[in-house]
Amino acid sequence: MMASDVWKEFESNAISHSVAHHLIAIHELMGDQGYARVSDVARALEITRGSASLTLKALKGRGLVVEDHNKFLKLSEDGRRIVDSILAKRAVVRKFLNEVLKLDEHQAEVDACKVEHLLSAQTGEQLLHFVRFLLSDDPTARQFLAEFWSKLDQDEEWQWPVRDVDQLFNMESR
Amino acid sequence: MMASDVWKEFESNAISHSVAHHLIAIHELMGDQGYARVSDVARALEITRGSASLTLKALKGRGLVVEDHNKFLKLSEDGRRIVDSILAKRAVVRKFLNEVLKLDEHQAEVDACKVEHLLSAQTGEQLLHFVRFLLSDDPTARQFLAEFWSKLDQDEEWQWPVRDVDQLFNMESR
DNA sequence: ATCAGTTGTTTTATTAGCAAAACATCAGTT
DNA sequence: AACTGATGTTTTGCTAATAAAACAACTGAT
Repeated sequence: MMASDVWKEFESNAISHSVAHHLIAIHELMGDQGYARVSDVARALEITRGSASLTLKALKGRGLVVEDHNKFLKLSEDGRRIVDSILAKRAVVRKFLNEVLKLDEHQAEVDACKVEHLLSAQTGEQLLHFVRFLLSDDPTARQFLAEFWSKLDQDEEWQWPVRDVDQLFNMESR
Repeated sequence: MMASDVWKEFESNAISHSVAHHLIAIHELMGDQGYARVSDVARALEITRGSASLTLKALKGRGLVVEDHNKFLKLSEDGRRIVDSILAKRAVVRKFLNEVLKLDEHQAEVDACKVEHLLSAQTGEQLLHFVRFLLSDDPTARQFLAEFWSKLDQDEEWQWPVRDVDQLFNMESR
């Protein structure tokens, strides 16, 4: 339980928040206007062209972005796969936060955005199965959600933030 | 849905991953050995004393860490509150990933560690209510989990990573 | 053809977070 | 007293990600 091993795995994350959004910007620009140049990415992310130019140069070097004969950008296969996996996680997390936990859309969007590129593929996949079943027509799922939501309306107070983590679930001290 | 508004809120995060773990290290060291000095924090995080010294100086400046007359560190009230909220979120997320989604402990620990300091207080609180009810004795919850897990064993394949995000849940294109 | 606007790049600087190395201080041997 | 080791700080340098500003190249209008 000593955190020393775990917490450093954070940096080993190949895809930073910034890189994730550069890639996503290219993807969305391709969908919206059919092409994506450095300036378009910079505008979409609200950063300067210079910054975008440097980051995107690095991404070309990593083989995630490829450049047209006329400076037009495109995602490589690898880049596309990364974007797909990130957007899928974002969609799942957003849906869970908004439609299950009943957080407002903006909060769900913000939290999903912060988290999307950090979740492992396995977590994303399992969460997808879970949310899919939870929001399906299955009567057990429906009943469960109904009971949960009614309980939510009842409680609506209690402890948070929490003082003693180990008592959150009446856990043993392990 | 244009991400421009949302994604920049990331940086507005007062508590970085690094800062979070410096604070948590102090908290755990206090519990484990009764005191926490710069060197103890550095050892716990496996960084140099110099790096820890600089970061902790900044945290003193922000009023999250206070210093003994003999260089002994302690969390301020604010620092303690931050640690409490982060550890609570970590515990909830870890439990959800491990005991509900059935991810192995290490994966659950790593993902929780990456995410703990990024989730809003509301998300943490709602998730706590959800997981608590989900893992309670309530017969509906038990039945729901049983059905979900049996379905998990059945499926165990299907699409991931996903090509078309909008079809993850048969969503409308909105 | 010139002038204005857009585009892409480069250079310089900043910030957060780290390492490495030099340094000073202090405690405990011997 | 001198040596050893642990501690805390400072300085220098590194990388990622940004801004700001200067610059070159192209585009389009008149």
